[in-house]
Amino acid sequence: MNSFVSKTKVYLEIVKQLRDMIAADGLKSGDKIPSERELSERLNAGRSSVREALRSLELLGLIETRRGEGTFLRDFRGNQLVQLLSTFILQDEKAKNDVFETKVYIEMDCLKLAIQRMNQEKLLKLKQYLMKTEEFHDDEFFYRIIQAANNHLFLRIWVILKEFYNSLDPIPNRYDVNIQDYKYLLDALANKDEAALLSAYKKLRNLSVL
Amino acid sequence: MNSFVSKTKVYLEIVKQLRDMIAADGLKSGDKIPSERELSERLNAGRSSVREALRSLELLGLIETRRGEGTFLRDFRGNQLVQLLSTFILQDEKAKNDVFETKVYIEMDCLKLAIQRMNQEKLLKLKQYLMKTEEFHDDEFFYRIIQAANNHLFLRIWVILKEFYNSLDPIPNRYDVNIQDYKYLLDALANKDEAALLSAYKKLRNLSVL
DNA sequence: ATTTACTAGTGGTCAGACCACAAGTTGTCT
DNA sequence: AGACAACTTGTGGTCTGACCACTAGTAAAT
Repeated sequence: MNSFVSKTKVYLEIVKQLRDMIAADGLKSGDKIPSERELSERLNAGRSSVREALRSLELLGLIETRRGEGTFLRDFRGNQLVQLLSTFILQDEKAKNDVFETKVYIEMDCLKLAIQRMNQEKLLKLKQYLMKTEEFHDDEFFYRIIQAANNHLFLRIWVILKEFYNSLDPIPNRYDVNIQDYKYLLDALANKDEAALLSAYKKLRNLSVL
Repeated sequence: MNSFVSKTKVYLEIVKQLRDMIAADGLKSGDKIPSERELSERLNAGRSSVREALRSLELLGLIETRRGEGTFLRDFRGNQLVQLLSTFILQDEKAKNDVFETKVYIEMDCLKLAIQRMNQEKLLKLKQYLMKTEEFHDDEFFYRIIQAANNHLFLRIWVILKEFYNSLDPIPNRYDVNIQDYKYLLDALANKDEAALLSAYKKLRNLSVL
């Protein structure tokens, strides 16, 4: 409905209404939301406006549509979104270096957090993983550490950075894997020695000064 | 065009095309992109599909439309996006805490970077800004510092975090502004004293141990 | 030279028409 | 009764054409 005061665009209004509707009805991921035609009627809007709203939310990864079935709330993880944004945002060379730098700093942050939050069990598992040298991978190793840091936001950001970093060509500051370096890192983590931890990390990444 | 193999939805195809077009033509924020009708013709798609794509990008904050004028690339800030997302996600306390923690760690990272990269001139300007106590704001202060850190990615992430943080209710770990604390911070920055810098920062944020 | 009126172009919205697809319903044959 | 096929209904996906509201530039009138 656009006849009265509503200065905002219809599709934005619909986004709002949908949000309220979801909150009011306590809808959860997987739940179905009304069809486009029904929303169109209930909200006094054209179906095209409803679609503009739904497509926007879909691009954001908040809903999922299945032709012939309907539209459903989605388990939001943010992956898709950031991936999309990154393709728009990260273009120039400078940005590539920023990706590496940011990844490094966040890894160090998470190492510090892991000192406080990683328990013996996880540490042990990580050590065992390190021993299977055949299937070892730096990404997996740090994924576990950052999980242990117990900060979901950091984890999300890191995953994006990691994927982006790996997709770069050429990959800046490429480092070779040296298992011994990772062992030092784990030792420092076990001893809760922050200085040794960061030192081990920098060696592992071939970094002199930061 | 939908007649042949294209399995993906038209509006997603258009989003891609737009991205390529922007990259190919080297368009920057503020630049105008073709009208809906022209895109519709050039891409062999209906105008409604073009609109679905444009509205999606608009909700993401990547473009801006002005009725009667046209559609323009926008300097991405993520503002409205964050507001929208925060209502969809970020419900539990844990997530809110993560936002605060992540913001703090990134600010510390940028402080370290600023030690190396901030020149005297910027430092002076920041000092002058600090003196105008009436219009001082913590967000603005750190925005400048993180700019000085010269890592665009950190800046983008931080801006989003800042907005997330400010949109939270209640705001966790709220801190009161004490100008003197900021002065200490700037002194440490001028002296390139990392230990003193981080110490000053923690005091400023009312943090004991991290 | 200034102001006014007009015109073309743009986004905003709606309504209706198809199509493609999924799931249930009905009907028929065995 | 059971199995299979055909039909019906409801959904999203897309296109087209029609208005409206607004902007900016142009032409006309003063």
